[in-house]
Formats: sequence, structure tokens, C-alpha cells
Amino acid sequence: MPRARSAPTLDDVARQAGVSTATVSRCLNSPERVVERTRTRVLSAVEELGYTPNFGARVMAARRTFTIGAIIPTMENAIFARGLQAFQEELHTRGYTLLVASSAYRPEIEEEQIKSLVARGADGLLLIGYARDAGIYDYLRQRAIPTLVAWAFAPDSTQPCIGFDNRASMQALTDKVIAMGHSRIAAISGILEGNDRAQGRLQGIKDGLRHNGLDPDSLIVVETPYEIEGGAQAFDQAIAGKERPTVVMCGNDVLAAGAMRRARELNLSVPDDISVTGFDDIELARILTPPLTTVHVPHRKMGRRAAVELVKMVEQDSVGLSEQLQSSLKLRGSLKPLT
Amino acid sequence: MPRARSAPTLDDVARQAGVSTATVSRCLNSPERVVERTRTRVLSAVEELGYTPNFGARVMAARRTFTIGAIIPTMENAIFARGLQAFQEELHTRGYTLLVASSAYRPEIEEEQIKSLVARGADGLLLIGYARDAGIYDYLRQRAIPTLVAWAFAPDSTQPCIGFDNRASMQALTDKVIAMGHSRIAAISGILEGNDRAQGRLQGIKDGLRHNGLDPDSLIVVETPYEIEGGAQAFDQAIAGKERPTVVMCGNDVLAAGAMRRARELNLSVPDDISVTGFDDIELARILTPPLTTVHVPHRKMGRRAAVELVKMVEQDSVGLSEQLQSSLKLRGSLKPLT
DNA sequence: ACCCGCATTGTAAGCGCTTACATTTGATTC
DNA sequence: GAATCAAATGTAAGCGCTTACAATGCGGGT
Repeated sequence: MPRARSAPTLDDVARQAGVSTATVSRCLNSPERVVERTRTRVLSAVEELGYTPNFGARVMAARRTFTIGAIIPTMENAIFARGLQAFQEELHTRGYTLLVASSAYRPEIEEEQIKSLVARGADGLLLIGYARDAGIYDYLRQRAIPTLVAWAFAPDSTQPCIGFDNRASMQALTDKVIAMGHSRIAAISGILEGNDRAQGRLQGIKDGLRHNGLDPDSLIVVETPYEIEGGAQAFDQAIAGKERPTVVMCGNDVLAAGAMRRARELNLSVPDDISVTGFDDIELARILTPPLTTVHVPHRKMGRRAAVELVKMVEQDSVGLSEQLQSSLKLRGSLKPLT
Repeated sequence: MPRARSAPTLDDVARQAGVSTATVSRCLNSPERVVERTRTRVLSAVEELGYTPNFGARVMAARRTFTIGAIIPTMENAIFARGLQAFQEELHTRGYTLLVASSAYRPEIEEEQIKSLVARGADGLLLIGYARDAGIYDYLRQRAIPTLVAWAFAPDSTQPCIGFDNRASMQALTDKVIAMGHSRIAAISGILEGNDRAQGRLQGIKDGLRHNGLDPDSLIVVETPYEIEGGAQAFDQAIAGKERPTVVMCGNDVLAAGAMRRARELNLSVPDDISVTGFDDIELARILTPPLTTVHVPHRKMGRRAAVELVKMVEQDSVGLSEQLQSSLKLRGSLKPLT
């Protein structure tokens, strides 16, 4: 059993194989440039010593990391899981590694994480939503770090982005809800500050009301963190008024799950006593009872496209193309026409 | 607006502040060693240039990264989210950064990820479960990388580990199930190969049967990946026999959620027609209808303790103490006594 | 036999930082 | 005011790798 020693270096391998460090390096990075006989000798030395290249040193010398960084608001629930999974799979096939950090929806932590990923040499960055301090974009531009925004689409954004229209999607759902006869509507929104997706979704509900001749100011709005418990507590407030709303539209599926749990605890039947809707169509939506009416977002597709585009930006030093994806309505049992 | 330039270096800062690079470095790493006047001058130069230290270079020179790596089997569901969150919070307060990778439950990918994290200079590693190739442990030992195993506890393990007894926990649940009058039991297990937690849990059910005078071989076992869809499909098989089991015990809450969804699709009432149990007690358990009977695991506590212990191993070069945590039963509506 | 040119390998200069050690500064003491 | 010494700062040697450039070896044309 080998004793604890510090890791073997390129030098060790070179000595063991009786070649120069340059040759070893070439064996590892462009094997076709070294003749078969030498290569096998080097590779067996690598094997024998259990050599793993030192990433830091390699980065310094080569000034490329083949690493992409992504900063997502949270890992606590599955909102980003599926899209990120697809993102990383696509990166992997292209020879890149994904580094993920989470910001807990806090701008200052996000900034810290961005700097940390850049310091680690990320060749490119994926960020969620476009709303953030201009200073950060300057910082990224100054260092020429290709950056792509996902989970949101804004045609007028200066940043390339790939995603869907949160506002329009939510308005489409609202139109449907109203068409079913609902008019007393409550919204449980995620925290709006610094979150363009949450803002867009809430705006979508208001636009839907206006579009259908209802007063947007009549909308009951409760703001709460994107957590099940948040949704549960917000539900209490949402139904607290004298006339109970007939439908609670939630900013995402997680909030909706919390709201539905609370409804059950209060012995309110969904959808007989009150309807509930979500947003995202994560797996959760289908296991709720009743299944949740929600907005389906093509997460996997978004992740894949983002990877393709970001790699292109990195490798071709291009500016990045925005792309809008289409969401769709998933009508399920949690939403019922008002009789 | 600054044009794209390559990032400023320590040298640039030193020149701008009119000091040596050593002084700048000290300002950043041990500010008390440099006099106030110089320090402010240096820091404003840092500010002005938007300097961020190059992590790779720093690692190479200092041979420490203050980075801890963790490799978890999946990020797709919330099984590890809560524990990992606590782990990272605790690390953060101690000045460490967490790097997470996922292995998709595949040993060869896990190995690759381990090497990648080591190459990136991780000061320590957190792994899930102890069952893996001995060669990996050798590799880690040779490089003297402190490694802690979590989510499992085995007193005889050579690796320090912190977790709970998967087998005993599941047996406790099984005892309870049998005490409620159930004897036709089906198990929906995660993939057993290479997964000591899944093996332990299944063994716990068998031991429970034996312990109560039932034949362990009568247990219906369906093996499937830890996914909702897996649970749903496995449910079909679990109830396919001529005599339907009265209870389906699932390897975790995610499988249970899938099973319950499928039961509803088949118009089987849980728990009137069939009972279901889970394992983990993630948030999911409480939002299911009916709420899920499961084994509660102190995930946050486990994450925190793991962080504390691993940092201790790194900083004091100690061997690491194992710790066993207690799980507990959460009896909820999905399990009903047989009348 | 000689020279040319290509394929293969070696040499060595950094990449941006930390830190041991050397030097300078300045406060304190007599 | 000179001597002493601790505090502050500077100098420079790497850390482990990649890669431009140099050197070497080899086959083939003359």
C-alpha cells in the first residue's frame, strides 16, 4: 500500500519514461504528434505513477480551462435541475466541464460567485435572468468572458439570452383562467426584487386581467421566497380577505405545491373550493393531487441550446445569438371552470 | 466603457500602487502585516483596476485551495439537496468553497469526477456511501487527500464516515409495518449494484420480515432507478402478482411519489387499497396526498457535522472520526393498519 | 557521399502568484 | 546622536505545466 506522498508531477513521469517534459505534455494533449513507441512508454509511466495533471498549472500555462461556470439562484428545489442537467450533458460531449454555484437569490452572493468562477478561469458563464447590476456586465466585458443569460428572454437585452417570455406565458395562462369564469384571483409570487422572471410572471397576470377587462389592482398579491413552506404560508394570506379568491395563481410549481398542501390542511378541496396553478411543469406538478395546471417550459431544450451557443461564443469569440423558446399550457385537475 | 483586455495581474496592481508584488500579496492574504497607509493605497489600486486574483496561480504558489469537493450521485432530485446545502453553509463560515459534481450513480463517472476534483486541488473530499473500488481509496491515500463518507454509517469501515444506519432504519419501519398487520409486502428498491444505501435498506426490510417470523423470500422486490418515473413503473410490477401486496415499501421518497402517482392513475386508493412508505423525509413527503409515511433522516445535521469533521481532517491532518446519527419514523397517512 | 526537408524530441521561457530571506525604515534606548 | 531591534517592505526562487523555438535524426534525391 503506497504511503502518503505528494502527487507525482510531469517531471516525475518524464524521468520515469526517459523523455523530456515536453514530450509527456504532448502525449497528453496532442498524442498524434508523438510517435507510437514513445507514447506507449510515456503512458505506461503515467499509469504506473498514478499521475493526474495539476489543473491549476495547466490553466496557467495554457490559459484555457475548458470549464464553464453557471450560477443558479438555488439548488434546494428542482426548478433548475433538469435544464442544468441537459446543459451539462451537452457541455460534456463538447469536452467542457461545468462548475455550478448557487446564489440563494442574493445579488451580492451572485457577484461573489461570478468573480470566483472567473478567478477559477471559467471560459464562459451561464447566468439566470438578465436583471443585475451593470457593473457586473462591465466586469465580464472587460475580461472578455462570454456570458449567456438563460431562463428568460428579452429581445431588447444587450446580453445574449436564451429562454422564454415569462410575462407572455403567464398571461396566456391567465387568459385561460379567466375564460374559465374566474375573476377573483390571488397571486403568490416569488420575491420580485432583482428577479426579472418573477416580475415578468406577475406582470403577465396583471396584463391578463387588463386584457380581459378586469381591474389589475383588484389582484391580491402575496410575495414569498420560492419554497414550499413559503407557498404554504402565503396561501393563508392569499385567502384571508372577506371574499375568498376562486383561484390562486402561483409563481412556480414549488409555491403551488405549498399552497395545495396548506389548502388540504385547511380542509379546502382543490379544485372544488379553490383552484391552483403553477409555472415550470417540473415533475412535482404531476405527482400532486390533483395534478397541477401549469405552464410547461422546455427546460432540457433550453439547457442544450444554451450549451451549444455558449461554446460557440467561447470558441469562435462570437457575440452570441439570442433565442426564444415557446412555452405551453398544461391543463390538469387543479384548475376547474367556475360553474 | 472598458474594452476587452486580459485581466490585470498582481504586477499591474503593484506598479499602480508603487509597491512590490509581495506587498500586494500580503495586503490580500494577511493585511495585518502591512501598514495602514500602504494598505489603503494598494486596495484602491485593486479597486481601480478591478483586480481579481488568479486562482490557479494562487493555488500553485500556496499549495492550498480552501476548496472542498463533493461528489453526489444525482442532482436531479432533492435527496441530497438539503444535506449538501447545510454542508456548504458550514464550509462557507469556515472559509471554504464547495465544488459539487454528480456521478449519475455510475462508478466510472464518479472516479473521473474524483480525479478531476483532486486535479483542481480540492483540499478534501466528501463522498456518498462507502462502497467503491479499493483503487480509488488507494489513490486518495497516496495523495493524502482527506476523504469523508456521508449518508451511510458502517462501524467497520476503514473510511471515516458520518451518517445513519440504513439497514436498521428500514428494519424499524418494517417492524412497524408488520405490527400494523401487513404481511404481503412489496419493495421498490433503488438500483442495488454499487449502492450500499440501497442494499442496506432492502436488507432492512428482509431482516424485519425474518425478525417477525415471516419468510424474507416471500418479499416481492422490484429494482429501479431513483426517479419518479422509475417508481411509477415499478409499482405496476410490484402489484402484478395474483395476490396484491397490502403495502409497498419504497427505497426513498422519490420512488414512493412515483408509486403513489401510479396508484392514483390506476384508481387505487392509498392507503385504503394499498399502503405506501418512503425513506428520507424530504419535503416531497409532506405534499403528497396522503402525506407519506417515511424514515426521517437528519440531513441538515449530517451536512453540518460532515463539514466540521472534514475541515478538521484537512487542517489538523487528522484521521477523521466517524459518527452515527439517529433516524426516526414519521408515521403519516400513506400507511394504514390492516383491519 | 552530401544536402535538404520533414518528423520527432528537447530546451527553456514564462503563466501569476506566495513566501523565505534580505534589506530598509524608523522608533526606542542610553 | 549613535546603536539596537522590530516592523515594513523588497527580492527572487519556485509551484507544475505548455509551447515557441532549437536541435536532432532520418530518408531520399542528386
